[in-house]
Amino acid sequence: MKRTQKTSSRSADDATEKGRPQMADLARLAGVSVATVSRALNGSALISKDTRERIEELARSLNYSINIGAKNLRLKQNRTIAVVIPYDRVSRQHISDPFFLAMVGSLADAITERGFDMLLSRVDAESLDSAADLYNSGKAIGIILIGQWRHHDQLNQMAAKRMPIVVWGTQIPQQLYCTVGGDNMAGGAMATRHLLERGYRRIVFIGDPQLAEVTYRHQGYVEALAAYGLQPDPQLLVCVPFDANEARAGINRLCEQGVSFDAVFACSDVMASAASQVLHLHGRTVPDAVGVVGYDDIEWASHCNPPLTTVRQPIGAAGAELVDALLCVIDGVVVVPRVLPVELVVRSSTRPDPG
Amino acid sequence: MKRTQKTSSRSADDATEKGRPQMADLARLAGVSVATVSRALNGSALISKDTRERIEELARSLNYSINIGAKNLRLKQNRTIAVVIPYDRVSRQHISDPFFLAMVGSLADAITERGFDMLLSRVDAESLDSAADLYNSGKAIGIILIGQWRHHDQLNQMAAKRMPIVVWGTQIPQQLYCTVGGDNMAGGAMATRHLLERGYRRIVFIGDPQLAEVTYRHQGYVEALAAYGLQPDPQLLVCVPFDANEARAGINRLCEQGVSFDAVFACSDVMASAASQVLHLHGRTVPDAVGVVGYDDIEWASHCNPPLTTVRQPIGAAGAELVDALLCVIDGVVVVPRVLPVELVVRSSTRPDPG
DNA sequence: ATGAAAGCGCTAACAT
DNA sequence: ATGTTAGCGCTTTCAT
Repeated sequence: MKRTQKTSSRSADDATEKGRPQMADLARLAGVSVATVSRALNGSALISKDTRERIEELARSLNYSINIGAKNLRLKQNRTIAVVIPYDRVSRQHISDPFFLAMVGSLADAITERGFDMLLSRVDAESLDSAADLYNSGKAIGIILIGQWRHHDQLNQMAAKRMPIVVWGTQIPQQLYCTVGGDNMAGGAMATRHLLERGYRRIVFIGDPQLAEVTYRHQGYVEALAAYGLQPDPQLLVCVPFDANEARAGINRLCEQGVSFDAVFACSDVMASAASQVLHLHGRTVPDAVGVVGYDDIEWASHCNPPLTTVRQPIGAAGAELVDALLCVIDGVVVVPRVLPVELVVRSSTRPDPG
Repeated sequence: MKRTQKTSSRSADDATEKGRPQMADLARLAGVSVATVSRALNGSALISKDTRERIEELARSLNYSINIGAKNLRLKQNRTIAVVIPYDRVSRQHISDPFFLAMVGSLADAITERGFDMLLSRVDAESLDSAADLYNSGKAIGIILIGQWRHHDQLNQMAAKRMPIVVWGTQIPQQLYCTVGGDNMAGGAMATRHLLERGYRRIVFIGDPQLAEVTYRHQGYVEALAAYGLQPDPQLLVCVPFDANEARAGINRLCEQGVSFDAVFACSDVMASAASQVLHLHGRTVPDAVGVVGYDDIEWASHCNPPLTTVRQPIGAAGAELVDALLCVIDGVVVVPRVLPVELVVRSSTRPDPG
């Protein structure tokens, strides 16, 4: 059967032809077998130094690089990690939030550093199965999912099918998958406590407590208030997804309704910054009339005007942690969810310590 | 030779075992040959509707998904596009600039939309060959490079080797590779003209004209000045790479040296925002004392305080254009460099029209 | 309409 | 130290 005309017609000078050279070419040119070439290129001890060097030299001169696909197939291995960013149709959360983008950057670094390739894909969160496909089809050996949103159950199902998956998010009781995330409760508490310490009392909370991570931030908020003998006022809850416009609208509504407040704690810097802007338009100065605290500490938080007091999430470390966790999961090691420390960064969107 | 114990031991209920099912499993379970399964799953007209449906059903119930690697090897095809972000050791430009990150997001969308996978990697710009490897090893069918930096020659060499590559950047005489980029000359000119129209006269330029894109923006700047009968003052050139801190330091120096200026045109919003901040510290108000114009129109430009007047680059469209261009190059179609229109977005960092 | 068998580019067990 | 050969999971020609 000679369907393989192309191959069978490969002549001696073939390597210089259009197609990239392959082992067979090197073998022919070096006058050895393909096996020898394979071994030489893989640094097998079986090959004489002489032969190896000759082959290596040849490979270099032909600009040969091994066909990873074939190698992977043969070895049933794979060095690709899929990073998935679900976008939520409902909340219309898009990939554009700088926090997520920064996370992608951090992951790119961490994955590259460990000698893996990173496959980035966006998937409709309503059909996370298509993320599963990345694994099932052998495109990747594991999946890192950024944000757990409302998809706890789907994630549990995937994990139940022994899919190697790690999620940036928060630990939820009875979860089967591994999460890595910031300490949301502590973050919510330290932001709120800071505002209280600076003399603010009526603190607006911006965020959707239905989202797992926000749940805990809100809990921290409530606890910090309680420590000051305060009750959370439902009027002060602006329940919106991570979105600048929604946050803007929310604060705007509050102002127009004449709800009294003297501080804002937003669950992302993007929303905090948006809030800050709206307040400005209403003639309420930050930090004097209203104190503002954000979340994430994305780069621009320090470039804002005024620079944002915020809860820093360790984005740089997060990438590394996620990848390490995933590699453990792949190795079958049980990994307990990891909670990364967060840190309050005090800038100028809250007024100086009165004490 | 029974090295393949695992395989040969695959029993009838094998598909439920740990390993993911493959065509052989479906074939056995359906009582047909692998060839039939393959054809059925690929919708071949040769297969009777009956058989096809039976096999499709089986595949679904077993949660089968085809091994892409094997398919690609056999078909010598591939649906992966590599996106490369070089980082420049010299300028220390990192992946963190929101503009690049936004571009990654845009590319992810465009690539996904066309049914391809996106491989994201960071490479040391000094050794762009490692980017070439992505293609040579068959990991990807083509490369999209974000930013041409100082690597014109290397890129030309890669293109000369018939590597499918498209670069986000600017057209340079005698380039062998295809570029897609904003209209930098027009952008530089419209930013400068705007400042002049608003009554500013001594305009600082922040950016490194050695970088191809900046070269043209600076040229536009010079031309716009000339149209007003002005000469560019070398004192007003802050020659720094795309970096907030460098920009900050640059403006700071100018202030301390007492160089007189009443406006700033920065080659990125990040730098513009940084400049704005430093000016604030020096007690110079934006836009009254100093007008500021940025570049890119990243999301936060509108959330800044004051919101930034800037030159919008069509980030959303850019992703699609880059991918389309690459697919053309891959098809062997000659693609002329594409220049995307840019647009001035007037906000509050420049004072109102006096006219 | 279906099956047998070859082969995509590579590795490794088994020769020698 | 090197060659021979089978096979990774799939598609397709050729035969039936």
